[in-house]
Amino acid sequence: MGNESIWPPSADVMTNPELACPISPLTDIVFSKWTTPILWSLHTFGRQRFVELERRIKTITPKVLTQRLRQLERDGLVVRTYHPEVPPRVEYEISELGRSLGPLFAHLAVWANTNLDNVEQARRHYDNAAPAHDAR
Amino acid sequence: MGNESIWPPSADVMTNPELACPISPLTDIVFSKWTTPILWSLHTFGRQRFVELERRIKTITPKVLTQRLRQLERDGLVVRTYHPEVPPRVEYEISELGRSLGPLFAHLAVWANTNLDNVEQARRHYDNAAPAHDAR
DNA sequence: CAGCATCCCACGCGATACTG
DNA sequence: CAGTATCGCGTGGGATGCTG
Repeated sequence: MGNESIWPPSADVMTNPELACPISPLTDIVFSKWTTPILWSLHTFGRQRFVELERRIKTITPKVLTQRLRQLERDGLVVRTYHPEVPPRVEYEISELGRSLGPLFAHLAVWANTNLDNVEQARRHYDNAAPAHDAR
Repeated sequence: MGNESIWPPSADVMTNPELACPISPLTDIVFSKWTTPILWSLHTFGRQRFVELERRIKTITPKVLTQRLRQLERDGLVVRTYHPEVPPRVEYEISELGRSLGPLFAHLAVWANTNLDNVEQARRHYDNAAPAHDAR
């Protein structure tokens, strides 16, 4: 099991600002708003039609769903299949690249399940004992 | 060993919409804009002053840096220490909770290093062979 | 059904200037 | 140094209405 020295980062990171924070690009790709529910749904429930995703995610509007699906398709995380029928039918499925996010999502889910409460608690503590940002 | 059935999700997820996508809350907490560079910097280089972070991240403005640091402090991911001196000195360090993101960030960095090229390639392929979204 | 077009609005960010 | 205050704007998202 190789792959050492991703953490902590190498000395290059110390000097080359371009190498700083290798994960920030992921923010726009997989952590834009609505993208994780979409990927999660496709990864969990498999190939789905547009309206299925729309109903599953519930509060999303079709416009935004289309936008995010286009982005995910462009980034190679989702595959769109158009069936020229009447009425038209379009199916979305997660790609191989998208599927490679699986372990990562599992990891994220574990962290969320174990630590989200702590975040909530920290927020409550901060909110009722910090009128200003003074450090007592 | 252990920790099974986070992936794939349980049957509850199928029926209870509230359980859908357990990782989407993380988007606002750790994947807001500028948060990953901040956490990365604090995790990598340890305790730092405000101006150190400002210089390290370079393109961030002090206003936004303050906003994100406040949010991270409120969420319990970062600890702020104020030293009443002249000139004033404030130090930020990652908290225990924030440090628990370490393995996650390493995981994310691995994925980024191995798959970011694929995303770039997919984008190029999409851009010059898809004038409209027809599915030939 | 699966969208696109349009209008509108709020928020987040950037730039600038100013304090304790 | 470590912020705060203010202004302005661009982008993303919501709502609505309309097509093939």
